[in-house]
Amino acid sequence: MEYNFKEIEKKWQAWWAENHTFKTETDPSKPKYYVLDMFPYPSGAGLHVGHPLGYIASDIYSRYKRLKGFNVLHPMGYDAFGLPAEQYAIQTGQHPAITTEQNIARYRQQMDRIGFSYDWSREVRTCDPKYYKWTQWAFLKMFNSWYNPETDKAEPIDTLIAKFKAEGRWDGLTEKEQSDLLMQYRIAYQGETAVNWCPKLGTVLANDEVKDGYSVRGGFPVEQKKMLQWQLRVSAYAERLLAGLDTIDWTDSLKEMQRNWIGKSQGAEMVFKVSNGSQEYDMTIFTTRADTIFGVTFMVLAPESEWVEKLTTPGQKEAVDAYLLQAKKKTERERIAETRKVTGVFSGSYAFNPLTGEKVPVWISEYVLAGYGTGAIMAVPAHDSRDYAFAKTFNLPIIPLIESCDISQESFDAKEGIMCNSGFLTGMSVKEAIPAAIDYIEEHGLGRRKINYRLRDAIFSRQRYWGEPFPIYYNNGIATAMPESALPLELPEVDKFLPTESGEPPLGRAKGWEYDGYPIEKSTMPGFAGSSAYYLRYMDPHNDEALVSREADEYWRDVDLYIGGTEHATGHLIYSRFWNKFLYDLGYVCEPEPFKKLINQGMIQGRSNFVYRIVNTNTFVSCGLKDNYETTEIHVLVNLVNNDRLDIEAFKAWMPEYHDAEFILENGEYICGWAVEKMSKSMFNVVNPDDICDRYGADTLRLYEMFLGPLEQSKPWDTKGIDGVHRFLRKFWGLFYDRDDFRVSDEAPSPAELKALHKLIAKEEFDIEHFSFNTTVSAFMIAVNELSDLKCCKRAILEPMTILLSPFAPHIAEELWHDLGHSESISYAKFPEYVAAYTVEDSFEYPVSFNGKLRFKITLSKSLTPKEVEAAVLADPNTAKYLQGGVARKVIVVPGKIVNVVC
RNA sequence: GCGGGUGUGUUGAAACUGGUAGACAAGCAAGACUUAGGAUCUUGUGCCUAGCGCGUAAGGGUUCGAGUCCCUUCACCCGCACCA
Repeated sequence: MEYNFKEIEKKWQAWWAENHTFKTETDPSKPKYYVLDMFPYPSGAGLHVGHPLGYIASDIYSRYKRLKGFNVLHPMGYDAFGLPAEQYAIQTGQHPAITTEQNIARYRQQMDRIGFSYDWSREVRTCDPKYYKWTQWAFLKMFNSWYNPETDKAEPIDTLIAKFKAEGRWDGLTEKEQSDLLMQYRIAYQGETAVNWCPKLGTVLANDEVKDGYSVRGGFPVEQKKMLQWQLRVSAYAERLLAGLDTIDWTDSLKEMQRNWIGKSQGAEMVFKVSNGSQEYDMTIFTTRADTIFGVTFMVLAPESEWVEKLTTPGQKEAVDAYLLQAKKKTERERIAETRKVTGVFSGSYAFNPLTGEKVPVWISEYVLAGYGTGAIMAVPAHDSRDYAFAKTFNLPIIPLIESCDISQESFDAKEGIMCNSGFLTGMSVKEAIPAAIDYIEEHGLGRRKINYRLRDAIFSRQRYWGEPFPIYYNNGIATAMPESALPLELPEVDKFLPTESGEPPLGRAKGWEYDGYPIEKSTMPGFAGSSAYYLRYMDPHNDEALVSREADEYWRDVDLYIGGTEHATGHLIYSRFWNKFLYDLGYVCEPEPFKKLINQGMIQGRSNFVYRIVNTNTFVSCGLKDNYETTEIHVLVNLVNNDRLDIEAFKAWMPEYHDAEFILENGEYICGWAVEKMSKSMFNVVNPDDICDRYGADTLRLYEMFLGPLEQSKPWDTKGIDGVHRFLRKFWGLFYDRDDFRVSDEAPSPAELKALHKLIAKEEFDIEHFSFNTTVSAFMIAVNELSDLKCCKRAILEPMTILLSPFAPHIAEELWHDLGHSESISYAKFPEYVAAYTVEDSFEYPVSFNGKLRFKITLSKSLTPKEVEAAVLADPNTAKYLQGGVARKVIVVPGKIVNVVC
């Protein structure tokens, strides 16, 4: 019987579905293991061969853990709200729900062909009202909570009201005043803020949805605009988000990215007296270099700072206004493009150094950001490169504060050296001077220690249709929460998916978009809303009473292994951690961190192929000869090429214009050129997993994607070598079948056969635990080659081999498993029970070297002490040969490793 | 600029806490069986002046012994970027 993968795969996929093989139940008698993939946004293009890489890895690990006796939760769902479906709806009028439904169906079909072991009964879709009820619920909880700095956690807003009452700050306020007051504390709050506004999309975007001044989705220009927006007080969690990183098993680079994003910096706030000639104020600035206070030669304000108005003198008003206007007109993009250009204007006012009393000018410049610190800085040009550039441009004085530093060409930014020109700090090292300066400032009431974070609150409103509606209505302009009983607040129908004529979001078109006669909020929630807590919903997906029941949460707790792309490092992975910590504070979940271990799978790039047409002809020249002609490089559909050799007939049939093409060959073949590029339709390099399944089968696809290289590395898709993997599966099949005869026998295995099996077991367990799936596949190939040479067809060997292979190639394993006489799925096999009692001999090969040169090996018991090993080596007849009559000066024994004899 | 990472044959890549570098594949070459083969099987395949020689981006160090540890330099990739 031949290995007929098509039939086998179809048969078992249907069987798994029918028997609900992968359905998971909460089962406290077994240890749990939760393996999660980042759920996909179902785009119209379908899956290409790169998407399943992480899914295959997580599936292998899930199946492996199941064989090891764990109760594995391995669910899948769809991040189904999003811009592309809405854009498509605007263009075609087709409701995004329909587009999304179709795309999901296609994704599902493609995933099913690969044979994943998802428990589809737990599927979630973020656009399903039964699901987004809980997104809205969490929002209500955030609206009705505040962050208590004393307990360092979120608490119900009632505790804050009680506090205000006790302090006498509540009674007597109007309803509006009370609302405004609470708004400053709520975790989900409404506030005026500068946002990334994308006019083309008609909506605001989060920072991670903008790249280089263009929207990530669509690539439209983005500008800064001040708007009233819903926001989440993520910044309140900055310290805990930072500290939590030390408790989780993520890669260093990813943790570092999050640390940078949170951007903790320790320094001091300092108060400077400022005067515009007629009035004096106290202005607070933030600095990390309090030690450089004696080198302050000017101050700088952000153009958006509220100080600008107060400190602009009548004489400078015209110049300042002109500068502000010009700064405002610039888009974010232009600001970035002009990063190196120094601009600014003098305000007319002066500040007074709190330590020296010296009078320094106050300037306004774009290089100071309104959103960080206090939006105002003290400038120390000698020791800050930005201040230095500014001082040089506007001819401001530069005072060096560190002995013998050279500041003629550039500033000296390093925090090292001995202070000079610095009053009481002179003579100290910089490291001593920083705390000393802050201590002095605190003692004299000039300022205080302060920690600043770069992390900003998350903007939570989007002016578009295809997202979760806010369960908020406006009672005389006061934002009011709906009761939980009103959830889910379902997305209403609209006639068009565009903003209204008056510039309102699309929900402004919905008829009767009211609650109790009051208008409902018209913006919707952003993409990350639905993806922030989906891992919790999988634990208990059909619960109408709670996001997740206490029982389910206490059993499944957190995600043990999370696999997904690195592109979510500062978006989803921060928001999700924040969301989880918030629910943790209120007691709805029992783990402070949602994702214990995280692996970023690499991207699979496309490998494009080219043909070379000689200009003005229809003749194509093979790659190796192309330099002899003037040619045009043309992308060719990769399916027409095998190992860079063009299938000429298929190429001619591909497009009418190539019908009569002629070819200049080398060695009788047409060799194509190639390049690694992003996988995309326009480059004809998209490889569809369905095609691979047709040609080689899902098991080969799975094995090959793993064999391609380390999981975390990006690599181009290249079908070179897929035959080798396919051959391996056929060889494995051949151990069971000789032509049509199933030849597996119950004969006792030989030591050589057992050794081959157990070598594989040892390697496999170690490698899978380290996610080194490429070497695991290699180990399999070695074992099968060895058993093939031994002509082994014994049950005691092949049965455990089949179980071991099942995570990687589940279809063929299932088929052979049933051929071996089992009626249950191989997924229910308990691997340890099938491992024969075979212990690797308790001996070890010690390599023996002389003066570091390896000479021979000696086999000794592992349990010997170093002294005994030494004696055995010296007594060995080989030793005499290398000592050449001399004496060993020293014998170094590294237990379990090597013996080195120094002569 | 700052932070993280990588550098090994013709190619994808192995090498667990330092211990015979290049496993396993791909490619290439030769051979076998074949009417034929992009099928199957066998063998060979780091480099050269062929020594028991040289080789893991380059140079230096620690060690009996370094792809692995330390320092310097170079190249590439990723992330952040006027964050005071």
